[in-house]
Amino acid sequence: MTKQRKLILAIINESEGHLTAEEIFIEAKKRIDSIAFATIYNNLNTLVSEKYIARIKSPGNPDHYDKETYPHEHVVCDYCGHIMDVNVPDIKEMLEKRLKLSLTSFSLDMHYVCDTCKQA
Amino acid sequence: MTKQRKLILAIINESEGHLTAEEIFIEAKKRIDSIAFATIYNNLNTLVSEKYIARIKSPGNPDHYDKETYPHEHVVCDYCGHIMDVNVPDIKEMLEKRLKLSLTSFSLDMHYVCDTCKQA
DNA sequence: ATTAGAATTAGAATAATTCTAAATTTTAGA
DNA sequence: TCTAAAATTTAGAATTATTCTAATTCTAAT
Repeated sequence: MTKQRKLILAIINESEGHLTAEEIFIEAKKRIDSIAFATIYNNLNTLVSEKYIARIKSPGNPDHYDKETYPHEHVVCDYCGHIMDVNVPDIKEMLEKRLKLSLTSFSLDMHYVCDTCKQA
Repeated sequence: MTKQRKLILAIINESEGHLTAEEIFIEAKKRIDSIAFATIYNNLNTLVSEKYIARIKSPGNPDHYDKETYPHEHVVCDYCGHIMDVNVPDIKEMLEKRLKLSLTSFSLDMHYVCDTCKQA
């Protein structure tokens, strides 16, 4: 593993939330000033496909990256964009059962209003 | 309603599948040669927000538009991109119940391999 | 017929991501 | 350790779907 890939993985693992490629780039640049944005994307793609991290897609917004690869879902606040982890166990199986077909993949984009934003 | 908007709505309503903005543009241009791509987008946005049609989002692919606005879901073939309508009744309620929170919106992006592509 | 507001047009702008090609680094084997 | 091949990085251009802008044209109501 190159130092760039190690650094990117470390940034994600040390983060609390769910960073975007840009946030990762800004953080990485503090430690390796020469790092290129393409390196961030290359490595995010590699790390996702090797299942070190997971990609969170929400149309209209940039992808976010999650250190947690265990299957779980996310809800996105409509106002502040905050992403909360949630669990919906066996959702894939439930969908397959209802649809009577097998899915190669699925992704769920759920939106809500977080407690903080509810008060404004 | 302008003739452009009428035409765009007619193209979608007369279509079998789930057209993209580009496909609608190509079709519309046959009947109103001067029509601009931005007019397609403007009207698709208006028609979606007025619930004449529905937008189907699948990350990585352009949006598709559906004449059917009654709540239902879609599965996308990984190989040919074909979009099939499916029903998963009460999915929103089920999710809300399991999550113990109320969703402002959700969208499900499901992938499979269609029968035709399974044979190749 | 006049005028205000809405819609259209054309093309530029945007934004996230991918691609390209050259330079550099890493890895594995001798 | 040295070397060749493979992988990665860099920098910047390219891509793609969509939105924005500003000027023009249409529409509908007085």
